[in-house]
Amino acid sequence: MRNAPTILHLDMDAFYASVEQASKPSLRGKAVVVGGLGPRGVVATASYEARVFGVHSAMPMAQARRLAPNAAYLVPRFTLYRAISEQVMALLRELSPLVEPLSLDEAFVDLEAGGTAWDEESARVAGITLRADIRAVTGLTGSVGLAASKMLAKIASEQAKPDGLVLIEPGSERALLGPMPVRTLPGVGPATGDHLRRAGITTVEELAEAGEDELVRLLGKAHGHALYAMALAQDERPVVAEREAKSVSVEDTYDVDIHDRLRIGMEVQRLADRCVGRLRGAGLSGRTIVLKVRRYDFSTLTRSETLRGPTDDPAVVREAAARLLDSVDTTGGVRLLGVGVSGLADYTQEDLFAQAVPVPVAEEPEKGAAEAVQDWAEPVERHWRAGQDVRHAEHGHGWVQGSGLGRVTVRFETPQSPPGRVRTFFVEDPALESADPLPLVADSAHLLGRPGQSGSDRRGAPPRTPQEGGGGEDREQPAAEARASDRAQGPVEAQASSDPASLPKSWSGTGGGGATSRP
DNA sequence: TCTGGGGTCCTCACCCTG
DNA sequence: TCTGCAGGGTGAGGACCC
Repeated sequence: MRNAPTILHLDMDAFYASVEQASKPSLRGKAVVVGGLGPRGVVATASYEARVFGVHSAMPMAQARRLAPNAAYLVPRFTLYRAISEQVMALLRELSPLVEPLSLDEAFVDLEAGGTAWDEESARVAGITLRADIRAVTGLTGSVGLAASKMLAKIASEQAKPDGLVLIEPGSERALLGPMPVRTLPGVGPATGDHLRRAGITTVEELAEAGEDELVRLLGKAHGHALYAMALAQDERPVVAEREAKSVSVEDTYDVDIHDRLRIGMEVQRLADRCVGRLRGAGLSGRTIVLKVRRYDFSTLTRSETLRGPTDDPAVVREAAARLLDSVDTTGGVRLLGVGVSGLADYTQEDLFAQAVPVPVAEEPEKGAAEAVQDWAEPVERHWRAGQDVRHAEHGHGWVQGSGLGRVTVRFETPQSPPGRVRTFFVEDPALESADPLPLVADSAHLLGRPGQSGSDRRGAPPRTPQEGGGGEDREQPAAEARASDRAQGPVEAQASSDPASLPKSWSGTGGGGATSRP
């Protein structure tokens, strides 16, 4: 492990929900839940206001609705999140060429490799500047962890949440980790945590005391060795900028279990096509075809078949998937089907599959089909989704609060406007059309792509105190405070003033009073 | 009205081959 | 020809992550 805390981990705060709050002024300071809105949806992200009610990621949406009935429930808009993520990643790449994105809202940066930081002080300055830049460019907040290894930097950013910075000083690692629960360590999930608890190990210190041999006995070779090293705060994993995909897969969970074998077969063919579309989109082929079936009782089966050579031929993948399906008992119904391809290569062996009947594959859209359905592309049947951006010929830009019973309710506001008014239209209203999302920060584009000039420098904003993070007292709240008076004209009143009978059935709204979404 | 989607990595069992 | 063994490939499932 290096001596200086020059590994930076950035974690954007409640990313999807924060983006929605930034683009919809009436949702700021309110409970916002982003995720699948179907009967089997789960929470992708909950705003901090929603977390107060116990709502968290991966929770079934139905449970979230019980806990926070007055929160705003929105479908994810991945294209927008990706665009904002790109802005953030561009800022990270100004710090170092070694940036390892973990997801849209998380990344490691090796500051030393970029020459940005070489000791504790320079690392802290880089972290503070980065947070200011992110706020200037995106209007969002991110938490930064700085440490001498990836594991510790990630733990630090977790401690810094929300909207803070924590630096773990070299030499203090073991004392800091010791009392923490084993679940703090990456790779220790519910099952391993339970396993260790039954063995009387609940803290990192106890993990280290147990010894390497005991951990290998309990958890197996790879996991045991890795966990023991982490318990000693040893983590030599480098920041890796480029990672090659190992597999490509698509899967769908159905609102209602499918029983009809014919329909199941057709769905598998459809998924195979989508998977091949993704594969081809990435310029890849693969050798192993995997079928995934989750049955009515949530038991999950996988069946796989390895071909003689890699393929991106839809007919070959379809046929393999169909063969695999033949070996699965679907009695009782299935709730999820998936098709994947692994053993990836960037070439094919066409001649090996000459036996397959050529079948045209539908060109895969730029994004996944499920995503496309959820995103803001022009609806085919004037179907308006909660959260979708729209434009009205007379009232301008707004977003869909909900729709149903032939009506759609729209709130007219923009990221830079005060909370707007709500109006209800017929879904077929020709004056209403879908729209692209607006930038969260006016003129943010010009702030990007100017290496050597940080956002805070440009704005002359004072760097934040090096002690930020953990305390919370220096967290910036002025925007929220300034908006307190706005809430009086927010969705609560707007909705209350509407005719309740005309409100769409599906809109759960942000109503119920500010107190319900902000304790 | 329980439990998404897209991944990675690991372990174990089994079979085949030398 | 038979047996035992090691190692690689394959298939299935579990755990974990965001």
